[in-house]
Amino acid sequence: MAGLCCNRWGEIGVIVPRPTNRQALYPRSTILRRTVMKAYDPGEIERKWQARWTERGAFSARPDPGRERYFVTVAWPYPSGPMHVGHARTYTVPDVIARYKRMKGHNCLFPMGWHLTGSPIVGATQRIRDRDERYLSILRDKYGISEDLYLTMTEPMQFADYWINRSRMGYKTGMTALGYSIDWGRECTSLDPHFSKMVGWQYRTLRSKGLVTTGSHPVKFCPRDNQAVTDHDLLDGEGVGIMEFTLIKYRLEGGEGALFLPAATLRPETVFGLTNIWLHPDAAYVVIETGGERWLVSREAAPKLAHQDKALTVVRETTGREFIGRRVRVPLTDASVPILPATFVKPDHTSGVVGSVPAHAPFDLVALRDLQRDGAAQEAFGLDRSELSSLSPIQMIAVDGHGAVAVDLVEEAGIRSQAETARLDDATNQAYKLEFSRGVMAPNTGRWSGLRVSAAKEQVKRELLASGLADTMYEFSETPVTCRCGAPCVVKTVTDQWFIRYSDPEWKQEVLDALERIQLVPPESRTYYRNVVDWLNDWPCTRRVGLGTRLPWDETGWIIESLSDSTIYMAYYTLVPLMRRLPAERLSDAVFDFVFLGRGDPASIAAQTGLEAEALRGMRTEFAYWYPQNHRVSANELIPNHLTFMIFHHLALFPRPLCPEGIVNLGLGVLEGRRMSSSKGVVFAVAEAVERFGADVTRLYLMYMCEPWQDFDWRGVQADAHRRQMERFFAAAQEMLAMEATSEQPVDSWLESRLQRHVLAAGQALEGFQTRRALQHSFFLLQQDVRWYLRRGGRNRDLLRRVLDAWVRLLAPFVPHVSEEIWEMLGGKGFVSDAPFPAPDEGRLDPLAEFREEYLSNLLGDIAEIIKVTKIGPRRMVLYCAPQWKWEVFRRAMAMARGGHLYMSGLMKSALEDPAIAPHSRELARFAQKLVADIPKLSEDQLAKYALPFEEHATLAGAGAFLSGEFGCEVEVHRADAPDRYDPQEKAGKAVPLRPAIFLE
RNA sequence: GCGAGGGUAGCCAAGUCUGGUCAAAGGCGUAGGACUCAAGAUCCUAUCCCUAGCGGUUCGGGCGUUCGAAUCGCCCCCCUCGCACCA
Repeated sequence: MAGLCCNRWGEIGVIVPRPTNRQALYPRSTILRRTVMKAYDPGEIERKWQARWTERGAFSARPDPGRERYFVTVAWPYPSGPMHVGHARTYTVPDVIARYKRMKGHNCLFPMGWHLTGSPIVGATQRIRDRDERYLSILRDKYGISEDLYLTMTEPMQFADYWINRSRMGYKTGMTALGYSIDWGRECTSLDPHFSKMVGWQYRTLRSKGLVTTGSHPVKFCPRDNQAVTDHDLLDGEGVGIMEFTLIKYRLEGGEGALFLPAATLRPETVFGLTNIWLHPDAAYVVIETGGERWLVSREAAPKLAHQDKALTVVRETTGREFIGRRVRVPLTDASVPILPATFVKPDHTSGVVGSVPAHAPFDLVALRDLQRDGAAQEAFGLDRSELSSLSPIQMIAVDGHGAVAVDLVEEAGIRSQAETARLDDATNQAYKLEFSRGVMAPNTGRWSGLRVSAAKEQVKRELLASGLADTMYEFSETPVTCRCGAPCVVKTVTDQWFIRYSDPEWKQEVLDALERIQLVPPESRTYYRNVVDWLNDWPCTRRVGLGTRLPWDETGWIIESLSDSTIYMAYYTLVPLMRRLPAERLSDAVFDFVFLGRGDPASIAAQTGLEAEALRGMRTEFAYWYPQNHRVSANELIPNHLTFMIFHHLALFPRPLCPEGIVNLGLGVLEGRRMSSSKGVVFAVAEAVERFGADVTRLYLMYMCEPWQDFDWRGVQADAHRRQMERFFAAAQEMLAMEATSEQPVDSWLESRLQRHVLAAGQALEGFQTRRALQHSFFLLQQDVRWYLRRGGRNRDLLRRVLDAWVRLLAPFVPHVSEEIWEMLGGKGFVSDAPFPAPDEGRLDPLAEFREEYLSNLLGDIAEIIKVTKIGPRRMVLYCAPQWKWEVFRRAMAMARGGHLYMSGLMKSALEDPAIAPHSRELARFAQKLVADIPKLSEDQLAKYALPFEEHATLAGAGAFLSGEFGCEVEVHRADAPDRYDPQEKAGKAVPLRPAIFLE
């Protein structure tokens, strides 16, 4: 249908104005009148409104049973550095939503608190005390803190307070500057004694439900400091993982009673393909006694095992050479295999004993071939040549399209010697991946035959461990791992570690069920959550270092780790105002049982604790009113821990309906293409952003650049551009207010209609947290429509005021300060922050008016195109609208299309029946052909539009003055079949319905 | 490897679920013009190729389904993030 009316606006509905303009948008002569315009001064406006909000307590929230509540919380910040624009994005999202909900009439609570527990703050103060120059230089040079000042911040609380309140780059400073509608009356921290009381209740309750247990756990550990270390404490080896190896115990045949060779492997399922054991002939080994057994391990392995909770004594020292040529028994298969020498064996890695599976491990294959070729070595170690040559790979895993995988890979890579370690490492990786993902256990693996390798691995391991044929050993995934003190770290097994039992199947199931009821933004995150719940294991929830709540029943100094103490703090916000007035030490578990669960009798609890029953009832009321949270706002990266933990804990501690109703998962932030990082100084502080752009522009830009869940990239040029956008808007608003003329125009109903569409779209978008889409309509598209309205000659002062009135209310959640300012100019009552969010009035939708403007816009486009191509500066423009008979054919074709039977023959027949059409039979065929080709391609919406009672000639005639003004030439409108038309180039014949012919001269 | 999310014109990004209104919104950048003594700002226009408004070639790559695909299916390539005791 492109030939009839090429539509340029999609659902969003945008008019793309094309022509060269001869008049300014807001012509000074008619609109501006030298009105005294206020320049946009964000600093002044923002201070003014922030002060007024504070003065009136605009955002403090009290329970009000008469109003529907809305409770939104956001991950509390960890104040150990400046608040940057990445944080600003995180906190602006809930603020926008809170402001929107408030305007929708909700009693809205948006609280804030500070996470002080954990190690970074202690770490930072420690570094200040240690005069760590690298860190001090960041404080001094990046964050502009004087030496005098930072040297006073050696206590965690001083340090935190600085980054919350005192620094101009601090969090509360920044949040205030950005105009967040936070109820500061509920400010709290994770170190408040009252908070600790709640956490104590939380952990005792979890424990009583059997969800907290003790067990052993591997951690990075510095033997010199005798302390567990975090990545923060490391000089080398940041991010290095701890891998769990299975030690398969091979029993030495003959002599020495029972001596086991524990070979470490990540692939216990390959035990069926074992052909021999490797020892390094020249490395030092020791015989140790542990758990009533004797083991042969490398000398380096003994202390490692000792750290991993193995009581052991060294019986004697030896070398690998001593055991070469002897034989061991293989568990599960009971085969007898020889011990052979190999130089690739690393004595400082795991146990220093290696099981050889040449069919599936490239190192083993190559080492075996090396040895088989090496007569001298055979001689030297006194190996039986014929037996050695009889050793060949035993394939016990089948992979489609492969033989023994290691054999294939070594062949492909052309590896010749075990000294080619880089290529062997690579081949090993490939073998592991290939077999793990696609391998199946071969028939020679007994009852594991046919199992996928990924499943068999776990099963074989479990079987070996259960029958005492194997043990476990941990090793770093990479070395070295070095403590700040310079000592090499080890893996230590902590044996009295406390865990939260996230592996509990029933608990998991409850979480999975709850997940289906939670509104997730974006919805795609649901599968991610499901997977996390699936593989989540028991979580070590206690630590020895850092700040935090003491594990309530423990005397040994465990504190609750910081991801585990912050799972239900949203409930704490509801209690703060009342609880803060009570002495913390009186907050017994009975208090929380009553407040959270409604258990017990307030009078008797009051009697036991010495608290007022009224205070207890008050807290219960607050909690019951606000909970559950409507939305939790946090970052994508917290899905694998914090957010999922939160669901687990809510389900375990509270009745099911108190689980969060929705979770919003934010994307991460990038600064000019680089990942933001406070420690590397890749940050743009909120303080600077507000200073340079103002709070509103910062918010506008943050909310417009992408939807909340997408990763965003802060770019200075873009922020600059948004500053100009704000200035333009502020000026435009004043111009709209200063408008003098008041007259009704045909375009009025168009602008009304467009406004309704934007109001509708913006509201829908905000319900789904689509801040970008909402702004697209509330700011940019509406602005475009107002421009078009003025360009079309619209001058209705009352209408423009009404539009502006709705406009600032649409924008108030995003740019609250400037919206208040304009609201005040409009004479609005109270704060715009409390004004109702615009509701769409569908009665004001006017599809015909919209279609008319769309038609004109397209016409403008066509004319502009012709001018561009021909470079004609037109003095005269003649438009010919399609003749009646074509319209009649068009209508018939449309009717047939709606009936689903538009065919050439039918259309021709029908058309020729009409005596008004019949005379044009020659042109008819070609026109009908085009209709038959184009109309079926139209969508429902498009068909509906074309069916509107549109008067083409009247529209064109009415737009004559407009077109004349646009192109600075005289404009004539004719019907294409008017006998007296001016048509020197015979253009009129080209006119078709909705697409007039054009002649320029 | 496992898991999740992506690849759209110079950049950001909408559109993909619900195939046709998509040469593909909007913003930015760039260019031209209007306004101005001038600069900035503002406003208008242009920004894949071609062209009296026609048409042509596009939406990571390939194949396919369909009258019709940025949108559906299959295969492949590439990017980002998470994988645990760390906030």
